[in-house]
Amino acid sequence: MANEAGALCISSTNLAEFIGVNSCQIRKDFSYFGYLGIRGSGYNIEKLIKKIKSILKITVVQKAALVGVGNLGSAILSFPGFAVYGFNIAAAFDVSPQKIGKKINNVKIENISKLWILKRKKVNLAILAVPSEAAQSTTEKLVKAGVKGILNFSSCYLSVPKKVKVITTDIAMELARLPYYIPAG
Amino acid sequence: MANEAGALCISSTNLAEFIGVNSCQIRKDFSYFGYLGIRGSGYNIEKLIKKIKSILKITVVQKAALVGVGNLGSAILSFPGFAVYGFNIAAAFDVSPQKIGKKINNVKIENISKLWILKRKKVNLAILAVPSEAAQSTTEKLVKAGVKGILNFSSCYLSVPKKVKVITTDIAMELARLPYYIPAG
DNA sequence: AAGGTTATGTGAATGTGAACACAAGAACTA
DNA sequence: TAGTTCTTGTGTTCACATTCACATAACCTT
Ligand SMILES: NC(=O)c1ccc[n+]([C@@H]2O[C@H](COP(=O)([O-])OP(=O)(O)OC[C@H]3O[C@@H](n4cnc5c(N)ncnc54)[C@H](O)[C@@H]3O)[C@@H](O)[C@H]2O)c1
Ligand SMILES: NC(=O)c1ccc[n+]([C@@H]2O[C@H](COP(=O)([O-])OP(=O)(O)OC[C@H]3O[C@@H](n4cnc5c(N)ncnc54)[C@H](O)[C@@H]3O)[C@@H](O)[C@H]2O)c1
Repeated sequence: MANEAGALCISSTNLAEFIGVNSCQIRKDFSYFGYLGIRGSGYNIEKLIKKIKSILKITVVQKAALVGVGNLGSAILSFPGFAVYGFNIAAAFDVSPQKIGKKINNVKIENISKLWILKRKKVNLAILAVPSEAAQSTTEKLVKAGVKGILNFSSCYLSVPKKVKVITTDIAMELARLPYYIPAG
Repeated sequence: MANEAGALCISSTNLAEFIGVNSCQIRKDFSYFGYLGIRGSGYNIEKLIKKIKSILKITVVQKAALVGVGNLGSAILSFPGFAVYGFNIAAAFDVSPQKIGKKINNVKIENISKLWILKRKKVNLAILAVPSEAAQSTTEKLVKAGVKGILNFSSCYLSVPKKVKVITTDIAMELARLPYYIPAG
C-alpha cells in the first residue's frame, strides 16, 4: 500500500467498502476533481484530504459563532470534534441573564445584543440553537451582523437573502425517517 | 381556504413557498401518494398529515432508546420536540457509574449491560450518542437487543445486518459543508 | 526486462429526479 | 346556469447521478 515516497495510499474499492457505496462512485466523483489517483496504487491519502479540504474551503481555520446556549448549544460548545475539520467556535450568544457571562470550554457567553462583534471578529458562520419561535428573528440579526452561512437546528424554514446559505438539520425529523424502513411487526 | 366541510386546505404553491421549493415538486411528490388533493382548493391539511404519518409509519407512538447520556445525549433526553412526531424515549443507557441511576426528564439511566430490556419493552429504535470509539461495539449490542433502526450521531460508518437501518447525522460534517457555498473574501 | 496484477479514469447505458406546460376538474360569482 | 378563476395531476423533456465495462497505466515479481 505504501508508494515509493512512503506515503500511504487507499484504493477506491477500499474506500467504497469503508463507507458502504459502490467503488465506481468513488472513482467517478474523484475524477471530477482532476487526476488525483495513481493507476495500480490508488489515491494518496494526504493529497486526497488536502484536495477535499480545498474544495470545501476548510484549508484555513474557520471561525463560527454559536447562538443559543441551551441544552443543545451547551453540548455543541463542549464538543471538541469541530476542530478536526478546522473549525473554531469563536463566540457564543444567548438572551438569558443566567447564562450571559458564563464560560463553557473557554468561550464566554455574550449578550445577543452584542452580535455586531462578529463583524469585527470576521466570523462568517453561525450555529443556530435557539427555540423555533426565535429562529427567524435571530437569523435576521445574524445576517445583519454579516454572517454568510448558518447551521440551523430548529425545525423552521429560515428565510434569508440569496447570498446567505442555510443548512438545516432537524434531529427529530431524522428520527422520524427511521420507522419507514422498518417492517411492521 | 376553508372547504365546504370547514376543513382547512393548503395549495401546492403555498406549501412550496413555505419550505422553499418548486410547486410542481410538491404536486408530483404528492401524486405518488395517490389522489390526495382537490382541484381548485388544494390539499386537506388533516388528510395530508395523516397520509404522511402513515407512510412514515408514525401513526402510533414509537418507542426509542437513548444510548450514551453525555453532553449530546442529555440534550436529546431533555428535548420535548420528539413528541410532535409521536416518539417516546422509553429508556436511556450509559456505562458511567456517575450517570447510571440518575433521572433526566423522568427517564432513568440504566447500565448498558441491561440493554436486553429493550426486547421486553418492544423498543425498535435507538439514538446512539456514544463516543466514536464505542459506536460499532455498542451498535452490535443494540442489534442483539433487537433494535431495527439506529440514529447515529458519531462520525463512524456503522456496519449492521441488512435488516437494520442506520441513519447517520454528523453534525461537524454538516458545518463543514457550509464554507463551500460562501464566496471567498 | 517482461509479463502479470492491480487500480484508475471514462465513454456509454441506465436510472432517477426536477421542471415545464397544460388539460381537466372543482369552486366561486353573478 | 354559464363563465371565470384556481389548482391539481401528469405526459414530456431535460438534467444529473449511478452503474457498467474496459482501455490504459502504474506497480510488482521473477
Ligand atoms: N435539545 C435537542 O436535543 C434538540 C433536538 C432537536 C432540535 N433541537 C432544536 O434546537 C434548538 C435549541 O434546543 P435546546 O434543547 O437547546 O433548547 P433550550 O431551550 O435548552 O435552549 C435554547 C437557548 O436559546 C436561548 N434563547 C432563547 N431565545 C433567544 C434569542 N432570541 N437569542 C439568543 N438566545 C436565545 C435560551 O436562553 C436558551 O439558552 C431548538 O430549536 C430545538 O428545537 C434541539
Ligand atoms: N456534543 C456534540 O455537540 C456532538 C456533535 C457532533 C457529534 N457528536 C457525537 O456524539 C457522540 C456523543 O458526543 P458527546 O459530546 O455527548 O460525548 P460525551 O463524551 O459527552 O458523552 C458520551 C457518553 O457516552 C457514554 N459511553 C461511553 N462509552 C459507552 C458505551 N460503550 N456504552 C454506553 N455509553 C457509553 C459516556 O459515559 C458518556 O456519558 C460522539 O460520537 C460525538 O462525536 C457530538
